[in-house]
Amino acid sequence: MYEVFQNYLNNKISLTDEEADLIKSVTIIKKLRKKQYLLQQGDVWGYNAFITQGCLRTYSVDEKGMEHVLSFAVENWWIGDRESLLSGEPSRFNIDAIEDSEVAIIRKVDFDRLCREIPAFNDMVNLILQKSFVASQNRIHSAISFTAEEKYLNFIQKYAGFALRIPQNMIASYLGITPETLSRIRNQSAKK
Amino acid sequence: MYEVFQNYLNNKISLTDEEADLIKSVTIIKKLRKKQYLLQQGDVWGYNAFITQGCLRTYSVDEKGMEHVLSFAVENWWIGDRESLLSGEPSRFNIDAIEDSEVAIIRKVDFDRLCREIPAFNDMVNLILQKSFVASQNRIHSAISFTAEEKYLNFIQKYAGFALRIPQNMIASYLGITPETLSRIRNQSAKK
DNA sequence: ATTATAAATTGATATAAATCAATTGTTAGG
DNA sequence: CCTAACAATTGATTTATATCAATTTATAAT
Repeated sequence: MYEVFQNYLNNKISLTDEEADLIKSVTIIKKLRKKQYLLQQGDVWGYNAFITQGCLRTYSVDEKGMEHVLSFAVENWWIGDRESLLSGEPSRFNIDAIEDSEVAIIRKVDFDRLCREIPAFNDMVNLILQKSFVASQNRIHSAISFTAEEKYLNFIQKYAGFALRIPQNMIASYLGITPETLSRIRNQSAKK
Repeated sequence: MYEVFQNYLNNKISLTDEEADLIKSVTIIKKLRKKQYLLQQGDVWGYNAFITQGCLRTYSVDEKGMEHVLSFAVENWWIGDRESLLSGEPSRFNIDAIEDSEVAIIRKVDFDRLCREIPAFNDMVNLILQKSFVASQNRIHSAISFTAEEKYLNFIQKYAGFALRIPQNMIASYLGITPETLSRIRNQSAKK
């Protein structure tokens, strides 16, 4: 499924054949079965990963064993732990597959090289980072401003494309509410 | 107070005299009195702003007139609305001064030029963006995982350097709790 | 200094959401 | 296909936090 990544790149930027080849040469395709880890708490994350198929989540597990979902990502999204990537420290997060999935991963050194040698690639990456930042600002805004119901409706609207692929308990965790509360909200909202 | 910005730059990167001059030539120093807006909801944000002195906040105002604080920033921090900057759309946020302050602002076109012409500057900006993203991820984690008290303690610890400069009602807003709740938490915590 | 204005505190009460517990529904593996 | 494990629902209850209201304290303006 490298084509998915290729299409994504072609859509965003124009590359010479050599550049496209260079990217391909450092990209590793990895299949993940449902529930399989891409990253485990305590390991260092040294890649950039692009999802070519499936659906993944990033989450932490606290002392009480509770999971807190930080993000979901599907085909054509990037995923990883930027904190660990940046610091070289062990990650506080887990990333695993919600469905059977496939990712295109690029090692940090290779990725840095791509950024250095292919200006358009660098620009693309930078733009993604900026958009990610904006998205996380919006998520913070939702978390501090909205009621549970508003958070849910906001989520459904924003992730309309794949909200149905995600189990409710994970959505609840993402929103910072309990599965029971989410279930009740869904019932109520349906009645309106 | 351009020196504050200059020192910051010298600390982060090394610049030739020409580069330093170029940066200085496009930097506009602006003083802000307490409560003065740097950006108002509905206006387009077209700058990058570095704080040389004082303390500012970014916040939204909802239909009910409630304020929701998205971020605080003090000397040696950057501030702005990246969403508006990126999209060119009117901002949903306000930025104003919590204290009499001073900012060094650079217009978008000039800033882009600095990034293009001074590689070290570009790298620095990129690193800041990455760290900002990591910080916002951590904030999300706190918002969805912690109780009101934990959020507050976490805030105090993270912003130890300037937490005392910020009025409590704004801290409460930042944490997504009411000022009354924050006041009670502080009383209780103090007793322990 | 003195007043006006806003911020913080405190108490009483209401409410949203969490927790606990039981039941039903769904999915995946043998 | 059948059962085990898990996910979602529903109800009863508790708890954390919000809301409303009054008072005290702090800050700013004249």
